[in-house]
Amino acid sequence: MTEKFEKPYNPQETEKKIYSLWEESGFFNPDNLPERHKNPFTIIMPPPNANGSLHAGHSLFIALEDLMIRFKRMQGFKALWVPGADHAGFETQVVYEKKLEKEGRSRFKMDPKELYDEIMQFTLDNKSFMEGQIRSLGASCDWSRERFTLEPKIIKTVHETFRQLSSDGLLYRGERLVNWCSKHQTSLSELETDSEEKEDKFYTFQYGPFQIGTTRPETKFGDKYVVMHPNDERYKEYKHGQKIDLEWINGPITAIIIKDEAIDMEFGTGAMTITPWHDATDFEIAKRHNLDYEPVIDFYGKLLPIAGPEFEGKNITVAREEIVKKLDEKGLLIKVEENFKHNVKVCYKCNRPIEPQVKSQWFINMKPLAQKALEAVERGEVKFVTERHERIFKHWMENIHDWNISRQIIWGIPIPAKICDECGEGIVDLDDTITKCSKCGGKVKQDTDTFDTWFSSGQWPFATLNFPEEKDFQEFYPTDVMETGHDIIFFWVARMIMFGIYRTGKVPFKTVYLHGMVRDGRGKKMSKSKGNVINPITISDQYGTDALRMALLVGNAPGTDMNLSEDKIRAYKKFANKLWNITRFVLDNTKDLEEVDLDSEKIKSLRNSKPELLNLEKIISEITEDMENHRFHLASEKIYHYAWHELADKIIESIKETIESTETQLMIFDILQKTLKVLHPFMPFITEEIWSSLPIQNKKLLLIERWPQSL
RNA sequence: GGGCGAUUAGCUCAGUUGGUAGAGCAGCGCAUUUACACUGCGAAGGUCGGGGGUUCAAAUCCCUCAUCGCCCACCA
Repeated sequence: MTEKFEKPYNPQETEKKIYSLWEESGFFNPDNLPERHKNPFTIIMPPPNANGSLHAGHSLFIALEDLMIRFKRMQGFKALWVPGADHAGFETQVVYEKKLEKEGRSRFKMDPKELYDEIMQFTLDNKSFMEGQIRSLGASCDWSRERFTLEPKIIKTVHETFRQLSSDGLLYRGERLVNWCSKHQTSLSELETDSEEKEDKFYTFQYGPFQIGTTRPETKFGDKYVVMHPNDERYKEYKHGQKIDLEWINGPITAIIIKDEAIDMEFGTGAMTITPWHDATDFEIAKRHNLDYEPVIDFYGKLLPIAGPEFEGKNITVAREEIVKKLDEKGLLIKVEENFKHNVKVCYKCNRPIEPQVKSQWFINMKPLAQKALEAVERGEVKFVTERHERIFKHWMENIHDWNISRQIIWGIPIPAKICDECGEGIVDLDDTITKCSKCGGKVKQDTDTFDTWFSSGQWPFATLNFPEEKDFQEFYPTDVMETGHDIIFFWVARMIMFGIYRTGKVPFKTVYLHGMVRDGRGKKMSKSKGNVINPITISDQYGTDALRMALLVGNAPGTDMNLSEDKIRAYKKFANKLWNITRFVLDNTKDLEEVDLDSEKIKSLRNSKPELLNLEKIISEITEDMENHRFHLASEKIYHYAWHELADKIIESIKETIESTETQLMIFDILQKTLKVLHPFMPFITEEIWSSLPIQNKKLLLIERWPQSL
């Protein structure tokens, strides 16, 4: 027995060495693979946000994608796994702002360029740190093709898509109601807001002859339209457009009656006043009837001059009670209903209420894009694992809204457009040559906004493969599998399908495999404050990467959240050790064999006669089928069960008597080498390490050995 | 208000096309210095949330109820 087969197995010493061995071999790059690897198999890695270190969710996607890539590589595919890093616009800016806050600084007091450069440095530092972590988890991705979302070539692709959307009439700049976060000082897409059930007071005020209900008295200053349903009998004496003089917060005003079917007659009194600038429903009503609208609250959540000298400049949360008090004193407060439950939109990052604001932004008309994507899915060009997610995807796509892609943050890809000072027109300008407004001839200035980061991520598959000009695109697009978390099915997957088809005419990937969230051993969300975070790097140092990967794979059904406990990881560390000891036994007892020729007639005839080998063949073909059908949670369990409870517990025990015979030795050796091959995509380090010690003729790296598929 | 998922051993979860249930951990008895104590052997433990239906046969398909969870939605 060689010296290195001391017990027990020590992953720390092995893993770094093995990874270098792989990297130096060049086989992560499909162009360097041997002749037999002809047909491409491609996965584009979901680029991790370069704003922190890897968490348990990252280790899951690495385990899954590396599993698929290694399996396909062994099967003889020209396997390409493209790594990358995401600048992660808003996400990273939020992380960096927290850092600034801790240091007593603020982004609003910084020169934009200085801020940008600082975040860039922060991102690049995190990026290289993360690359090391991805390596330590054993990812067999092609580092020579690594991409970053802010590199010039990617930006060029993204800009070109923007231009094309514009010339195809799918892009428009419009004054729309946007989701404004007063803390982060940017607009957000629908997906970037959460809905929270809140209990508030519901006020009823006397508004001329009407009683109107509201939860937001602080928005009522500018309200001069009172709306009711056209069929409401209670108000039939009032005509649409009729003017009424009445007493309001700051004195007498003239209100106008509007009849609109959006009003629910059952709710409250069936009459309400509208604040189009700060409410989506109201905005729709105002647009339908061509009504005036003006802002009441500024971008910082403070009341504007329209509120009158008494209230101007006051924070809305403070002003609310004061306004109610004033209305009460004027005898206009009818009643206050406590504990009124309603849903409030909040910023998904800071949970502060979203203040809708009317703002000029770039919007994409999504319906035509969604239509084509739906058709492609309908035709089966993209398949979802699981089917349930396909339904979820379709439902969202069928009800898609226009997408605001403008963000008022510095950290992102600049929007290549000019905005007219005079008329507000937006003009797409990739080459920075436009100086006059094409509509009114007025002066223009550069749009200072950046793209929603998902606008660029949505183009990732074809952008990373250098669409349209280079050979990678020709060879590897459409890619085979997109593996990512089910939580970003709308944010990312849906947009990739739409943009992929839009730009290239082809779907970006054939299969979408969605994994669930990784929770702690008790099913709780991991969070620093709960102290239940499993750091993959610490874990892999402690138990070995192979153990961590197995713990993430076994029994983890696609699309379902999984619980990861240290106990489970520990169990697979034991398994690694078991495998180690199986090898010790086999090598110790097969010294007669010298260099084994795995293609010899002797072995072939054993494979046709020994029940143990026939049985193994059957199990391998089951596992292969599971692998082909994305049932990794079953495949991993089967090979685990085989190695421990069949090979170790039964076969080895039963041959101890006959181990002197060459035939038995050959058989057990063959079982071991096949088991290692099947285990390799799951537990790459230990299997490669053991493989390096096996006496086999014309041995290659296990990384590129043939998958022992029967048939 | 719509849609979806879950409910299986003490705990956390698997169970591919229906053929009378599995893993990890915990726990019980025994064994053993063994390739492996990061061990082996054995036993125990579940009327697969309740009820109804289809079937020769249901954890698996259908209906219904209950509890929990998630997503989507402009009701002031």
